[in-house]
Amino acid sequence: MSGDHLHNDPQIEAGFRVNDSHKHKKDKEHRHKEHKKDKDREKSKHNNSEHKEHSEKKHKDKHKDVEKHGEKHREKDGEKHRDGLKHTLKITRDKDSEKHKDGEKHREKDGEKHKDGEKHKDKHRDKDREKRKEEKLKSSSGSVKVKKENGFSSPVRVKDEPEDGFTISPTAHNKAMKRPRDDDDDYKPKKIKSEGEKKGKKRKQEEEEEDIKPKKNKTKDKGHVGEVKKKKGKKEEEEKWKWWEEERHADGVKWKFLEHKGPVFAPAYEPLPDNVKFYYDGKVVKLTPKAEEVATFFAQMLEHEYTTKDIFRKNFFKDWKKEMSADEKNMITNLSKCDFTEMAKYFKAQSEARKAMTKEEKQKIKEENEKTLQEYGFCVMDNHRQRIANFRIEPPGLFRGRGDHPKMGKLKRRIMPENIIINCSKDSKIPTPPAGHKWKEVRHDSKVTWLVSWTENIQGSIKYIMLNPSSRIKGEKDWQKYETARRLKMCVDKIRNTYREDWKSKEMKVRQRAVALYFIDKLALRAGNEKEEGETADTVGCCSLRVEHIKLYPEIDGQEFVVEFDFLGKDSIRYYNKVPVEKRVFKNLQLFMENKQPEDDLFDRLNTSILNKHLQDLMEGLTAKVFRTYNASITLQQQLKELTNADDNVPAKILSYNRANRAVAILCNHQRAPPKTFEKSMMNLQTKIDAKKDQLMDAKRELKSAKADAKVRRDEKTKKLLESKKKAVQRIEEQLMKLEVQATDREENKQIALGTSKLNYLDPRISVAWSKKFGIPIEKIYNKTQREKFAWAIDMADDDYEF
DNA sequence: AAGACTACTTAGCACACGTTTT
DNA sequence: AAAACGTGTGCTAAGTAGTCTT
Repeated sequence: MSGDHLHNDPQIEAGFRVNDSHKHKKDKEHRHKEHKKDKDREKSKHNNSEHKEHSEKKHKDKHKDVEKHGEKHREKDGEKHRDGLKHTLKITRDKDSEKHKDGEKHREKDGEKHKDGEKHKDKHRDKDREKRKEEKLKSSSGSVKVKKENGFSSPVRVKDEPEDGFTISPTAHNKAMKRPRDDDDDYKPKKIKSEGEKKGKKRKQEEEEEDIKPKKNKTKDKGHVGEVKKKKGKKEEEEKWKWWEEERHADGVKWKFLEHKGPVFAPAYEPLPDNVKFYYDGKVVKLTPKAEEVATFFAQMLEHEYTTKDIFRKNFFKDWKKEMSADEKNMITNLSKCDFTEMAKYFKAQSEARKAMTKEEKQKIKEENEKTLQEYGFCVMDNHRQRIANFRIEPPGLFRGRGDHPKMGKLKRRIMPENIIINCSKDSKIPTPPAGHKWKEVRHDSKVTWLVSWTENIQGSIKYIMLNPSSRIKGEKDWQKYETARRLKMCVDKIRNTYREDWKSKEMKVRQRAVALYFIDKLALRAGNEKEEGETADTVGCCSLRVEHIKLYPEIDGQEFVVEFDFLGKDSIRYYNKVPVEKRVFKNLQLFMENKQPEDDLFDRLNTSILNKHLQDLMEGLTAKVFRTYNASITLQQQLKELTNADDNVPAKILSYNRANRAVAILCNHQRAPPKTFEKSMMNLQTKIDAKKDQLMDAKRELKSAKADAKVRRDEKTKKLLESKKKAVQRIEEQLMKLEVQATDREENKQIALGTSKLNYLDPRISVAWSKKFGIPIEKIYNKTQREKFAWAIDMADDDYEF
């Protein structure tokens, strides 16, 4: 009954299961068939009391030392149980094992470096901390700032003492926020407020703020056109509508008024010129327009390795045939006999031509784009003109899934007005469909945020047109997300204690839930919904982990109870990590794996909805993904505290920021393929650095001689010269330093993508507070789009904001 | 409890674009 | 002026999670 044999299974040992799609398929088929059986078997097994007793006994044995062990860990654990942080990185979308190996090597280096980085910060840490403490005392004892929090959530269920003065009593914010904005308000399209007529209110100690807020310029309406050209002269405001200072809509209502112009459709297909031929089996064939269009999709991808893949070709050919006339269908029976090269050449030429266009032509196109943007890129939602995120309908083409996708190559069909559902206010001007067409439906549902939707034909899922991240409706939600994460902060200790207790539960389901939650918390894994088999790439998250995805080592590399994770997560990005876990977790995992096949679910009694239901009971609004947000944000905050050195210059501080950001990206496993030009650009930088070093040497030499000179003849002129030489050396040193910092940053960032965490997981107020505190211009942290998205945070966070 | 359906967030990548270097 | 470079944006796939039905 030991299940030991599983550990020796060569398939697991190999680890790169995913690389071989054929084997993979077999695995799947196998799994498919076996799955039900297994599940049933498991079920009856677990239900039977004998088994329960057995497992319980097993656990009792170890009770005591687990307890001790656990206790020890606990202390360190608090906020910074982030050993997962160091986890290793490897880029790989299944594909080639080459890359796997590569990644392995790099990762060691990376690990080293991070440690270094962590060390050098220590020096100043203590000093800093003290200062901070003082500041905090000052601010918290003085005026109790009543900061407005967005009261999306009702009071915390699990209350733990707020650890710092900064929290707002739930009741307070309730009062402030509860009031539904305007029951009565009938929603006529009132005049559109041009952003910015809001009162300034709040805001106290301004010192560093003043440079960020040249309040005055009343905003022009429309904000745009004239604005864009204005150079970046510091503030590119557009004083914006401060929705965050207004009250929210009542429950569930997303808007009162919504008007827009509908989507922009993909341009109609333009048949190829007659001189561009397609050959089948060596002979010219003139395709019907429908078939030709689909053929061009394939031709355009000819360069891509997709087109060499079996599944891709198979799917494509099948869908292509559906578009062919009867004659074509009869004649064209073998994709390999199709010659698309002339088409491909034609498209290449086209794109060359586009590049070679004159300035004027390019300018004209740009203007046209701007015009469509102005016309279709905005909607009016509740009196404000708001930017739409994706107002263009996705054009037809061949579906490219990520990773080993069973549907790659299928035809993504052209979306017509007849497929489109419009959502807007009853009393708005309803968008007009293109001439000769009509919408599938026009509805007026103010409980949702989308303007347009359609059903896509690959997965049958619904696609939406929604607003830009800078819009109120997205911003509020984003803000709310971080508030939920902050509430988790208050009760996370309690929750951790709870799941530790649950490791001992006699109910299998509870144990599995507790272990899964531990992973989600400690390693920031995704929840792991189940997916339909064969419909998508085979990827997993926490709840959907299979036995084959982990390996247990009672002891390895001098560590006890190590779990090795190796699986493909979202977007088929590989997650590889070796983590020591607590003994009780380890034992539980052994238990969960007993008598299972590699392709069986590790947590067979658990799924995301069970888990989330449980979380809901622990804290209102808590779901698995909140842990990711929480751990990411808290990690940033803590890393910033540790890494930032108040005496550093700006570039060095930014390096610290990026390192903190990087710690989060590593935690969340946000990887990227190293840029194709990485090596080269690295070398370029190095050359620059070398040049700068030479320059510095020269400057130093000159300084020396100037010094000597100054000693001998002590006239004004030489003195001045000396001064200027000194300055020169200093300046060059600074430049050199800047370059070196840049090099470090880039190297460390080779296969880590900071963007995703910055955009989706890090409470922007942490960054804003940091930048204010250390006098770093916010532009160095957030680019323009990011500043737009986080306008609410930039406006409201002071330098003492605590997540 | 499972499954269908819906809404919304999170994700990496290609490539256009503006800027810097030659 | 052209080439090289790096960044930001657009695109859309792929997740999470809720609700409603059976």
